[in-house]
Amino acid sequence: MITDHLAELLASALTAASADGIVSGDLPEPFFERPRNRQHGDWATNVALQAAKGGNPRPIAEALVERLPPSDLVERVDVAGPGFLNFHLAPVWLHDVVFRAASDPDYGRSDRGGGKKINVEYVSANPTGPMTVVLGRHAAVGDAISRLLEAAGYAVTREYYFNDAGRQVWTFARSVQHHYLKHFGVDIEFPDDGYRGGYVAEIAAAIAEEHRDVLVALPDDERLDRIRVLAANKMIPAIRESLEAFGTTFDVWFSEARLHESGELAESIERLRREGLVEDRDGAVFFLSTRFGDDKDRVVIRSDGTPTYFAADIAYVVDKFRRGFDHLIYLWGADHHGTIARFLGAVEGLGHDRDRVEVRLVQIVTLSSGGKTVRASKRAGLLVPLEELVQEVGRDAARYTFLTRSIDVPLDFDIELAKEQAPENPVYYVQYAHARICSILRKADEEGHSVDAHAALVSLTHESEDTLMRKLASYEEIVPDSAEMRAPQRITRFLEELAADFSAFYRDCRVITDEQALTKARLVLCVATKNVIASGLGLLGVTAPERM
RNA sequence: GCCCUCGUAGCUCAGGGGAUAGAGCACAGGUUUCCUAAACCUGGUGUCGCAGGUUCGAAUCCUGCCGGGGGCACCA
Repeated sequence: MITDHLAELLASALTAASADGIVSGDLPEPFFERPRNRQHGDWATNVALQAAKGGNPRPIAEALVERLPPSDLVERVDVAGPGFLNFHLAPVWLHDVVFRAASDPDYGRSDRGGGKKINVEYVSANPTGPMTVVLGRHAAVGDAISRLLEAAGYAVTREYYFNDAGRQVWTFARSVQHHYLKHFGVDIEFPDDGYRGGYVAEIAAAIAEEHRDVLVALPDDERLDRIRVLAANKMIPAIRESLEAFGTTFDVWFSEARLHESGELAESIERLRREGLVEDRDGAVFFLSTRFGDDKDRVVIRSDGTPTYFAADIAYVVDKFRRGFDHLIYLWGADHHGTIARFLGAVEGLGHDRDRVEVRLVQIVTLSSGGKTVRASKRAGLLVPLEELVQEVGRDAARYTFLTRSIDVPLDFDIELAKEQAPENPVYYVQYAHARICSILRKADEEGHSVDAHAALVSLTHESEDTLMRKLASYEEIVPDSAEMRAPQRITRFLEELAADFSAFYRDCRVITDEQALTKARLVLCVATKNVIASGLGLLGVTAPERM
């Protein structure tokens, strides 16, 4: 990558300047950034400012320029402002980027991650209800982050953890049981904290149809357990199908019940006990999370002998580490933030490096309809199924919208507005640019112009062409940066800028003309832009249509 | 009360130490014998919540305060 080359040149100049006594002490890390202002060159560095340490940075900057080794790629280097070094690169550099973007399907991908194994766990909703719009954000974000990490050279495992053993599932089972028994004229009270959505009765009806009344006569415990399993076995495939329809697939579906049945849960608690990190109190077992900065110690085994969700979390992280991951990413709902301290405490207590466990909170999606805010609650039955949203606004628009904002900020999804604004949505703007390029390429093909990726690009001198080429060049930095920051919204931003730059080019520069060399060069630029748009949209899980 | 998070244009937001802080929407007007008008052009607004601090330099990092949201269970 170009910055590596520039960093080498700069490091050489720094060493020489140090030998000449112009800079002293530790040499600053060579670092480049893209200046906002074009007059400030293609790449700029502030090392002179850093090296000055309170002194005057400009003489240092000038000394560094004098000591820079020559390079074919660097046209000139200016000292500007307080002491920036502004690198103006030779056109060859830009032409090489465009050539690669046009011909290399892996343009933008890198090996920054060095093949490190990362586990990304997201959505992980209880199998107690269908996929909702709220979970759609998790799905879109987790999927995009996974794709970004892959593009940045990590080996990613996407994982879905479903709680088929916890208290919520039993509550769900009791809710289903109510409807099931009612079906056969047995009236029992609906649980206070039960699930009220219409799908609960539907599942009960399906069970009633498949199993008739054979469950009615069973002892209460056995019947409820059977219903729990049957209901979960209906919900999980439904969730999986919704996610697949949304374009999200997982490598691993991990059952919480497995952690109980395999003995891993008991084993993990035992491990903490050997370390002296759990204590029996009032008949319950507490993990001493206060030793790791938590507010209070937390129960892992209740006084009735049942393990908490937290206990399963502990066993689960042990299992993940056992599977050899270098790094674990958890995408949790913001409402789980109170559990992070105890969780990371347990990670540390188990002897793992807590820096290898990264919990990211995804802020809530507030739903509104016609300007009126609706709080979605699974148990209250106020659900907006993801499938409904996809039907209304389209999969691409839904995914894209989820990825326009940082995960740290609540997302207000107005369903009415999303429907109305569908044609105005920026996703269409980006897709349209892609479709338009395809149209140009079709036309060029009809008129007998072949695309030659090796075409000389020296004739691309218009300002709009220059701007577009530079935008394409920045993609190589944007992708790994977005991956490191877990920030897919950087990609959506980039795509909108790229589409805008292409539109300006389209306005100013006619592609298909009588001038052979110019036409050939512009066709290469078109192909490069098309590829990068398709690649960027691909990172978001959004399609790049050839016609619109 | 304690913890986390957010506060940037009328609205929704981007901006992870740099030079003159940006986009979309909304609003007003204009552009089509021309490779897709789902497009383009023109018009303009910011005490970057407030106050300190660190730094050559702060919307960005630190501290405090104010305001919105979330969390503080033997729920998840």
